[in-house]
Amino acid sequence: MRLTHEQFRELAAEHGLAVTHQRQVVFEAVIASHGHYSPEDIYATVRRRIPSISLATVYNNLRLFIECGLLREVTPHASTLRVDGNLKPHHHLVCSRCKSVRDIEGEFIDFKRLSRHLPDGFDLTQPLVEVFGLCRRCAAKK
Amino acid sequence: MRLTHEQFRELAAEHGLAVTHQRQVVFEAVIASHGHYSPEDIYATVRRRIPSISLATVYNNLRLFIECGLLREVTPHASTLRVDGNLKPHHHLVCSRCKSVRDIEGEFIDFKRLSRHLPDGFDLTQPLVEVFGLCRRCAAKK
DNA sequence: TATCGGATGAGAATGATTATAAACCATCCA
DNA sequence: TGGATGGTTTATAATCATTCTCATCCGATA
Repeated sequence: MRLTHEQFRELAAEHGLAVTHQRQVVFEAVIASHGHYSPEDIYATVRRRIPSISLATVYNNLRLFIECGLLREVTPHASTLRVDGNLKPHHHLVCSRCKSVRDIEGEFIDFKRLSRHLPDGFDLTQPLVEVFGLCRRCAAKK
Repeated sequence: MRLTHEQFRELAAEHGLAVTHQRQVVFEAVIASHGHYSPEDIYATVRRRIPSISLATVYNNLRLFIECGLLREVTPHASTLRVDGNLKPHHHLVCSRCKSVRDIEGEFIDFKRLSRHLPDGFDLTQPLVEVFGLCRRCAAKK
């Protein structure tokens, strides 16, 4: 699906973003590509339409889009490795904004239902579930 | 809780790891610290007991422990930003080994139960759940 | 004791991302 | 028209986490 200029204009206006050519092309590239792509991937795609675009522009605009909620980040963790010595089965509650992680107990996953939606061969023998939201502090700020 | 040398020795033997002083101290530092710490954090802790230890050693051993299953990685995503243009509510299925991400549909979360375990003030208005396991290809390799 | 292989330490190299600063461009007002 | 303004883009430098390299070390074994 290709967004019309009008549609992007509206979205941008809603979120207080200026409409530039680069911005529009980056956004379209993400929407058009089903999947979960990296800034480099998107840079490569966008360059076919704007050969002079800078990688920094792609980064800038992706960040903006994520902050506005126009896009979702698929890697909503702290940018550095974190390690967990707790080997008992438990799940994580992650704040999408500040990236803090808390342990969470409880049986709230319906594995029977879940397994119906699993692709063939996916191994869930040691399931780890992470639930993302906003922690109290970040929710208050907003 | 502090592991005895004996306990670590056993664990290491089970996983075919040589027992070294550094290895033991790094492992103890992770186990003793409840929380989700970065290699730098652990380096700082371990240095109090082994001032000459190298950051690379901490990284090496954390990697080893994770590969053996002695520790769990709390950031099991690709190391670069990934972006998702699909704004419809959906969840993710992530392979802990190759880091691939697939969308998954279906209502398999019992939000009523989940909310009982949420800390006060945690905002779940746009819940995103990620379920980790091994994709078919990685499960086969193992 | 001599040898061997894996482990360690120091620092260089890499790769992703961010910061900086100059150039650019549309818009607003004189 | 024309100049000031403010946000955007570009190129590049800087930063940060992580990995690599390689010389050295250590411990087990012959």
